[in-house]
Amino acid sequence: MDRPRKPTLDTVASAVGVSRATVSNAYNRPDQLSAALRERILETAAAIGYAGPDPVARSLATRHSAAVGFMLGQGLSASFADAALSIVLDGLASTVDGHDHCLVLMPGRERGGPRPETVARAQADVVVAYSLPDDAPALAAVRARGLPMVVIDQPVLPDTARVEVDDFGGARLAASSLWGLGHRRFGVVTFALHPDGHNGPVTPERLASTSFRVTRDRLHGYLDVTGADTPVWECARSSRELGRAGARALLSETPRPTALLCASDELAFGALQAVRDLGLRVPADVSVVGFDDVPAAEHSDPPLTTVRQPLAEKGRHAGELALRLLDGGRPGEPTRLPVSLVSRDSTAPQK
Amino acid sequence: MDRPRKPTLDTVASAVGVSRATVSNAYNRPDQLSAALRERILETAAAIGYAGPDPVARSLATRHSAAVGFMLGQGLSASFADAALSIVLDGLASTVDGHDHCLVLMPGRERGGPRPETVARAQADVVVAYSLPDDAPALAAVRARGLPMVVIDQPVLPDTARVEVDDFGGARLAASSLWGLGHRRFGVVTFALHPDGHNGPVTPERLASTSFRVTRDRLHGYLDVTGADTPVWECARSSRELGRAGARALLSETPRPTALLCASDELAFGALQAVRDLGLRVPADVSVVGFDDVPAAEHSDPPLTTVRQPLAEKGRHAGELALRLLDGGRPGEPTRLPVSLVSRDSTAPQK
DNA sequence: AGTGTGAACTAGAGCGCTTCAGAACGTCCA
DNA sequence: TGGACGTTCTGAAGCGCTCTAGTTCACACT
Repeated sequence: MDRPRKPTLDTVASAVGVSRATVSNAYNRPDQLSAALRERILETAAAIGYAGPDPVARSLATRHSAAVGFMLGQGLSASFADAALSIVLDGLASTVDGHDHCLVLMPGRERGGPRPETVARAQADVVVAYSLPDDAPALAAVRARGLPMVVIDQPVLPDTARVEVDDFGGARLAASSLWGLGHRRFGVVTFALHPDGHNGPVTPERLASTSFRVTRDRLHGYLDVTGADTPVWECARSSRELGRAGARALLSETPRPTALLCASDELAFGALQAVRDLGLRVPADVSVVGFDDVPAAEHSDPPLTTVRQPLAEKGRHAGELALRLLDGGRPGEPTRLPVSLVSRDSTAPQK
Repeated sequence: MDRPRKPTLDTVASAVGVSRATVSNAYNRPDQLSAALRERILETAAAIGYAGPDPVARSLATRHSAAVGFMLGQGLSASFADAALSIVLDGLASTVDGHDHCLVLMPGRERGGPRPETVARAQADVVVAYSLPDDAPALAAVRARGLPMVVIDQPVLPDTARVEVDDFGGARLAASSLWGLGHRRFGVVTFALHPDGHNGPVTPERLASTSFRVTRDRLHGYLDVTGADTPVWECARSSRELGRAGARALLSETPRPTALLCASDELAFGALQAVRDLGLRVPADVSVVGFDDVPAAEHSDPPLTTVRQPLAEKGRHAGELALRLLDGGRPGEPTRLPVSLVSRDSTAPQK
């Protein structure tokens, strides 16, 4: 039951016969004491089972917690299913982890982002937000706490670092290429415009009030080329299954689109499947383009034409920004990473 | 530059003209003060920009941090690429988050688990370990800190809660079924036996010293039925690509195996591809079985026969265990979740 | 002998919060 | 009228650590 209380710095200090400060130095500033004493302290600590300074107490004293928070738009499994997110997160983790920082994940609630309470309790001294709705309460919660923040794919907030990608331009690029190939009848498969789980055709009103910046930009990029009356199908999540269903719906319209523009590769993979489902062929009968260029895009059947954005780079950069903010750096200008069109075999001229 | 210091409990207390304790109560024990006063406190707090008690200070005072740590065997992107892990993690997150706890991720270093320093600094009051090498230093680091721990798919450690699955039995189940279908020539594709990045055939010595419990059990389950001389190919990670390469290698041997036993679905998907690569058909020429039953198994081509383990359940249960340990509960007996064979179309009788 | 110097170590004041044992003040009932 | 009780609020002792501004001391230099 009442086993011996956990040892603290004091325990060690008095065991060795030195002051608490010295023990602290043994861990944090080896140059402040003689090597011999340090050795003795560490040994004694090990002997009495002291595992080093308590991280919480240390954080309180130093006023930072060596952790960066990451706010997700959706729940964890949904997030992990998203290859693009995983790559971004990994890029972020690699920079952050190299600096001995932990990653505190704040999973979102049905696409709306984390609950404000979650944010309020999270121990992190900088947080990065990824593709939340523009009006997510979590965003306000972070600001209320006065934590520095870096947003990825999000509208600018005052005093916030930001990394972004030219989603609009990328989408235009893809659509223009198709247009150049002679396509005139398009269909667009997009992921969520609102965090309400809607699946189905998109009305103009819904389009006008889109709460995800990324969705909005990609969509507008496509429609800018194809025309505002292009049919758009919304999927609640960026999943292959939903993309398949959406594409199937679009392809059943008359006249049938000759090209499908998808807001993500994942949706595009579903579209590929849908085309096959209907006994048609890609790209002979229908061209399909994706967005992101996840690794699988290269290996799909057929390999996917898609808009490449530097995902890992995005994460890494966000990590660096976060680290810089931690050092008291200023947010600075938003970084805009380049996009490019990767032409593979899922697109062909429309005869 | 020197903007006003961040407000604290005291700031609010003196602004309202009450004691600090009362303000604290306003946040943590509404029943301890009159509704009117509480209202006034909260209003004032909002007015001066106080976002609620500092989580770190609160943690120090209460001696718990409302976070559960999660130790990964590998880096984040590798982890996220693993569908099974994602599901487990999501199950865990859902129970944990429901109780207002955060998830602190500790990414591993090349399959060996997180660095001990990472563990030492992580602010969590219980940690769950997932499929680390049996001798991971991170495990020792957790014990050194005296943190309660729940391990998933890991050998028992004293004083540790545990959830596991009958990997050996499950593997036997799959192998026996194939045996029953008349197969006599097998090949096994497995993921890492050691955290050293090895890809290639497995020697008996290597097999004998396997440092991942899961790998060991599944392998032994297969070999128990097929015989110890069955060729085994090891992949450094559980990826489709590596599985494909491994399967291709096994299928090039003479006599060619008629059935491929894979340690994971991901590897099995690669094997499916490999069979096609060689111009053979599944299951007519070669039967393939996986392990895990991730959602994609149902939709592969052909749908995969695999050993089903309740992944989400595993995560949820681990979360509950973690929460219970937090409440001072005892670890209790390891929970063993059931496995079953899901027969789909990737297996057929050997004529 | 006197002084300057640097290395080695320490005292003590926080960091921002929780919590427990009261104090103060009604209220209610016998 | 008085005491028993409840409610509402306060004082102060921590939680375990870091860090600044020292103090001590040995040694070298003049």
